[in-house]
Amino acid sequence: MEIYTIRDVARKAGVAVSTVSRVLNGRPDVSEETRRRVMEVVTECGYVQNGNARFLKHARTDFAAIIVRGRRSMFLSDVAEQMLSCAQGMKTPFLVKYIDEADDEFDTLRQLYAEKRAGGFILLGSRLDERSEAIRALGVPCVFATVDASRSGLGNASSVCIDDRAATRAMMDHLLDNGHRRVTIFGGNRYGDDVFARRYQGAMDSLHAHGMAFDPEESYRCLRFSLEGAYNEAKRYFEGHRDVTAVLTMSDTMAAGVIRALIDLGLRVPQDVSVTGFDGTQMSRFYVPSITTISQPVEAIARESVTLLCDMLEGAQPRYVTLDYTLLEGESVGPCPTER
Amino acid sequence: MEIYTIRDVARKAGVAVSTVSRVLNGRPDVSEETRRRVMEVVTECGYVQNGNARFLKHARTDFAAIIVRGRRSMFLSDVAEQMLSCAQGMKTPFLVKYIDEADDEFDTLRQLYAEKRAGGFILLGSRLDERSEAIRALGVPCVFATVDASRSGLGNASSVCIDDRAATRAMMDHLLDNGHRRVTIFGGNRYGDDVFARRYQGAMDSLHAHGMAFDPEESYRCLRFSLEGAYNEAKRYFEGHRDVTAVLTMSDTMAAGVIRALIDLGLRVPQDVSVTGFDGTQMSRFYVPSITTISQPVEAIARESVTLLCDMLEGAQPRYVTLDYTLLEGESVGPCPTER
DNA sequence: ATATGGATTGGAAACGGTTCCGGAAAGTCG
DNA sequence: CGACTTTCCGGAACCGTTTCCAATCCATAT
Repeated sequence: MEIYTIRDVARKAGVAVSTVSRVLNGRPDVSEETRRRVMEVVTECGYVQNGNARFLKHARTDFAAIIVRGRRSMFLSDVAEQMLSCAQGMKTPFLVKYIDEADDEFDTLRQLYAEKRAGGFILLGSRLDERSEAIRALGVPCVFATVDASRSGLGNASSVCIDDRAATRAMMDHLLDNGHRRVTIFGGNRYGDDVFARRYQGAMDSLHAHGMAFDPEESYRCLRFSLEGAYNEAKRYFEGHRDVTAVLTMSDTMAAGVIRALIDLGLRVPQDVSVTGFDGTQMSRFYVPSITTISQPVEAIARESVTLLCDMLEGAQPRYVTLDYTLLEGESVGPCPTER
Repeated sequence: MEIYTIRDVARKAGVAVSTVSRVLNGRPDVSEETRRRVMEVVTECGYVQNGNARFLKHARTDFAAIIVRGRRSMFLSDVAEQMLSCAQGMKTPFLVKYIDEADDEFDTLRQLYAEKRAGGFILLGSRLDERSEAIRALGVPCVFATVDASRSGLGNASSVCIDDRAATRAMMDHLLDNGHRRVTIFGGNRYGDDVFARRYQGAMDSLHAHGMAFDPEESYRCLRFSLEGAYNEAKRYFEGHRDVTAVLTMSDTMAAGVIRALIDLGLRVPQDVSVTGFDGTQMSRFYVPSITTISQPVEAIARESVTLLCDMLEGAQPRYVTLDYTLLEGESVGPCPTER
């Protein structure tokens, strides 16, 4: 198959290269007659613009990158996928870059900025700490997804998330309403991870409202948002904490790991121990038992993030969007067992 | 942050642009002295090559795309992720493009070929039918992953896969060895999908070897490799087929859907019905019950695909790699119940 | 000493677009 | 009817690299 250049098209249409370019970019200063003739040739020979050449010219390209921190998170990759879907429709192309939790997302960002001349970024599952100053320095539009950047003070960063604190509070309320009094929290250990911090705060809000104390040192496990991690940690933890009747985790994946560990220890869910998840992934509905969780609006998060970034690429001011969550009841939570 | 060009570097180092380029590309014809001086400036001012300009120059770039057909497949996205990891080390950059099963991967390929000048492709979860002729026409190196292209007759296509037929035969043998005689098969409905065809053949091999007949019209369900799809179909199917004691599915995801459906119907797995998966995803280990499955070597598939493509980009002939699988026993398969 | 040749290096032409600038044609207006 | 706008289009410079070709330098062979 032949690959045509803009010059080929120009020649075939009997016009100048610049005219073809104008037609292709929808500039107004082209006569209808010419536009038609050019488009005819374009479709006829299946001409496609060379992205490299196009973006070479633009100093800062209208091309965006999604950086997903946490390869293994089902929720995050779901969101990333959705973003890609949304991006299909937009005129600015998107690419996704998955990095490990151990990697630095701002180095990645800088790299993509310089090497590919990405003009905007969506940071998915990113932490927000002193290192994020880097994006202020670059001055490139960014959207933090699933993280609240409203108090970051960054002039060029939007964010899209749910109210993690309220959601976790609701979840803890749900457990306490079921009579549970010995609850443990399985969270993440990402330093500076304010998603974790806010969810933790939410749990505390609930406990305090119920007049309960909570010793953080004793009771929340630090581990990654991962399946094996949660499994191993839960197995170890429950060896010595048989009095705990409920586990609040910060992802459905962790919940699944915890449930599997409990079952392997001969405990029943929810008869002996209740477990809650977070995110509302598809798996939470189909797991056995299905997992009580906070459903995050994946599609909305993706859509908002993409449109927000596109708006910013066209000069809009940053905005901070908070979306609604839903507490989705499953089979993994039951009333507190009176005795075991 | 400033962005430097190769000219800036050349000026600072007091050499010509072409010399800097040579250093950057590791050409041999540069004196050690010059190389050192240039590299000094490069690291000092954090220069990064502009990918667009770089690839603009190469008529056919040494840049590759992974096209994943089937957004929702956990297995496929795992493989894609692994490919990306492997690709990190290689000098040719990779990008991933997820498309729907409904979309045409060859249109996507053509698009990437023309617009981004991708010089090679990995097709993941792609079908292999008359449409794949398109890649012969383009003459661009391709690797089919999880599909056997050895009999495709395409001169520029490699493939990496396991022996699906043998694996499925082993799985069916496993069920029959457990005494099951009424088995149904839940497969995909992708027309021209020879992964399905080969697995189906494998199941038939086993049945025939055991002297059993199988009516395809009656007994295999056509549906997508999806969770909800399998769930809905299984629920419908088992309403009227209570005599079936085992289900052989073609993905772990489907197996999970089927199991959940059976439980919702009041049937126990594996006491009443045994279910098998395929792929050996992480979830199959942590599901309750854990799923007996065929473990595909994700990492090896990814690594082989990437290296194969890179080799082909450097002129190597296509190769057809078959990798080993493992039958992973879980809790989802038990002996055939004598009566219900 | 002179031709030969390898090792380095610099200069300049691409690569395929976009965009600025200026000119021609056509329309407007006093 | 001439001056002035407006509309539309062509020419050419430029984006940041790579690469070909030529030039320089110095060592070696003759």
